[in-house]
Amino acid sequence: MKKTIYDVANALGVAPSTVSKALNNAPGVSAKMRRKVQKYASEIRYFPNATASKLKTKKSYAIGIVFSEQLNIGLEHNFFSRILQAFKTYVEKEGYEISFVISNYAKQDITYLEFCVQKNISGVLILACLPDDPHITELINSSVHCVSTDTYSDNLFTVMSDNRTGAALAVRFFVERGHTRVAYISGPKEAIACREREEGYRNELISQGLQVDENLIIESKEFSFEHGHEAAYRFMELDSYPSAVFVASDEIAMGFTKCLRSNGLRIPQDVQIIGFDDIPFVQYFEPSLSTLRQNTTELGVSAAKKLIDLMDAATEEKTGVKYIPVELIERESTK
Amino acid sequence: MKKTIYDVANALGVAPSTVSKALNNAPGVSAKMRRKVQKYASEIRYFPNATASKLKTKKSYAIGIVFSEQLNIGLEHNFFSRILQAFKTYVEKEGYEISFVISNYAKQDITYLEFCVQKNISGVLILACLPDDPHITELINSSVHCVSTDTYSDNLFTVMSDNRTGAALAVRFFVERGHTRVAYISGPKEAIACREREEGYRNELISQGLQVDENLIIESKEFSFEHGHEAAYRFMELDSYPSAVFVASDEIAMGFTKCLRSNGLRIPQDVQIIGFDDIPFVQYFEPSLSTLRQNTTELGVSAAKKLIDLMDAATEEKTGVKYIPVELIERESTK
DNA sequence: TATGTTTATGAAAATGTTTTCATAGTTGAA
DNA sequence: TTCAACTATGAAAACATTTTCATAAACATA
Repeated sequence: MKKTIYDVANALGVAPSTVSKALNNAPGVSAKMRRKVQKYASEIRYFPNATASKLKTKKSYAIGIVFSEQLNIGLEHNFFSRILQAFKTYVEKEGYEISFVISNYAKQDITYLEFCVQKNISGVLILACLPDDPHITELINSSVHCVSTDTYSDNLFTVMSDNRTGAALAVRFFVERGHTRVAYISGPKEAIACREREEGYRNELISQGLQVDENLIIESKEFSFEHGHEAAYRFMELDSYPSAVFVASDEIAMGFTKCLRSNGLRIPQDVQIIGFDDIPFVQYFEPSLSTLRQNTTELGVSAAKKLIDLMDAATEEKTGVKYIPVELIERESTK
Repeated sequence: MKKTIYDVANALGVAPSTVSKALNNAPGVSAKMRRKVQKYASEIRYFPNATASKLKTKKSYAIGIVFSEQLNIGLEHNFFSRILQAFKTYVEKEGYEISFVISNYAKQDITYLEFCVQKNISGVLILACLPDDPHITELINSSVHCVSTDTYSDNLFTVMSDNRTGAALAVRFFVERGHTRVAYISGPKEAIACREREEGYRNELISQGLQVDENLIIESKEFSFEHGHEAAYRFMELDSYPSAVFVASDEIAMGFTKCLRSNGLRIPQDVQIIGFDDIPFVQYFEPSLSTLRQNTTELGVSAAKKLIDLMDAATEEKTGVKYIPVELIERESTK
């Protein structure tokens, strides 16, 4: 049942060390022997025990995923689960396996870093975290290779949507169609992504020769439908409604839109709206929502590639940012 | 930096075996010594190397997740990712860690079972699989403990929503409000869940003294918005529309509803609709959708509990089914 | 052919635990 | 006090690999 390296060594009349070298493509075995060993091993479907190998080499094909527990954004959040899916698919194809990094192991509290060293995890993806979590900082500054999506930190490579350009795209779209007052509904300003989107919004307004009116910038405290609803009320308190609104997230945008509509405003005739993310549902929303599509596949794959390069020592650049373009998708809310 | 059992043994002037016993609450150490060791170990934050321990004991706190690659339902499917989230949270609290079981490791094709033995994974959750996948069967019949959600198989414990009762709830709701013709839009009939829902639908109609009209059962070939759309066309070809429709999934229901509306039918005035799942978005859909809520938390947690019991040898029952109740949520589509 | 050099192989050590077993120490009964 | 019966401790083996190093074999050079 359970096959060890001895089974193949004995069967072939060679030493286990020879088998090991042959299988790992290590030098020190003749080509003939290597072929012979590999052939036999695959015949009997021998796979080296990963645990033993990990113990000896300290190198593992294990990649960890860390979700900060502070923000309780988990797997059920579509944006992150799509990134994760893309990441997972890519690294698994490359022969890595992934597991979740946790801060409670065998019923003891444990640091992310401690978990990684204990488990011989040599690379992690930091998926949805606040950069100032001290446990994250500890991890980043350790010998464990890290990449992140959607947060910056010194000492860390990040891949992230090009939020500034995306926001600019939305503003330009509106301005070119004659709108002169464009509101921005921000998400929580702690989120870097929201700040970048705001920056892009402001800069593009100026580039287009318009003024930034601070009254037209409304913060929604959370990325949720309900908070979008609430933002809509503040929007409607403005003296006269702007005819165009750029919203920092689709969920907020949907709540915002629904509220406007139930107060008698027509979308897009009275107010045009562009969201951000392109979560699958916005196309079934009424009206279907124009939005800036984040390329979650590319986000996940880029993070995966970078992390593998780092782990393979194929690159020395431990820091930096890769921006992934976003794309404006036009739907009914801006028709 | 890296602390081993020797560090604590030497510091305390005892043998590593003593430390091991003390830390694992194994017999053969005095209470005094146990306290002393535990105190010191936690002071210097020593955590036993999981790899070494796993190698020796063969027992691991590792739980695997298997998604069949055939159905390419992955993490991005909200229903499964919510189950997984609940499962993950529970098992991690119990001190287990999870990783994904894959059929390609270190660039070699490998069976799910081979992966598990190689990695010392002693329990798996089978999340979204066809029961007749031979690799799954091999796994189920091995010594690896398995539980599944949403599929049956001999030799396997399954936790699953009470689809029959759920369907009956929907039918009864309609009949009690005077509807005499209730259509059923099924999902793909390969899915057991759909067949169970159909069964519940048929039985309840009969219990209510109504006839089952085969023309009112329409199959949507996939769990998608688009296929729901398509099912709506077939629905509209019926001589006269039933005034009530039970749909096997929210995604299908939304596609179905949108299509009906764009053909001039009013929901709920002309046709009332109940979906299945209660994915978060249906409340923002227009009209918001009545549906049968699947308790994904309970689904995940029940699977987790059962699996842990199996792994701890706390139970011998390897097979069986646990049904989780579903709940009818009324919204605008049936008002 | 003799000598030096490279190459292939295997024996043994090492990885960090847990477990078994022998031994020393302690306790309790006679 | 003596002997039996536990109990606490530690030494060593075991888990399945990889790696180092010594040695034997093959090869090349003079």
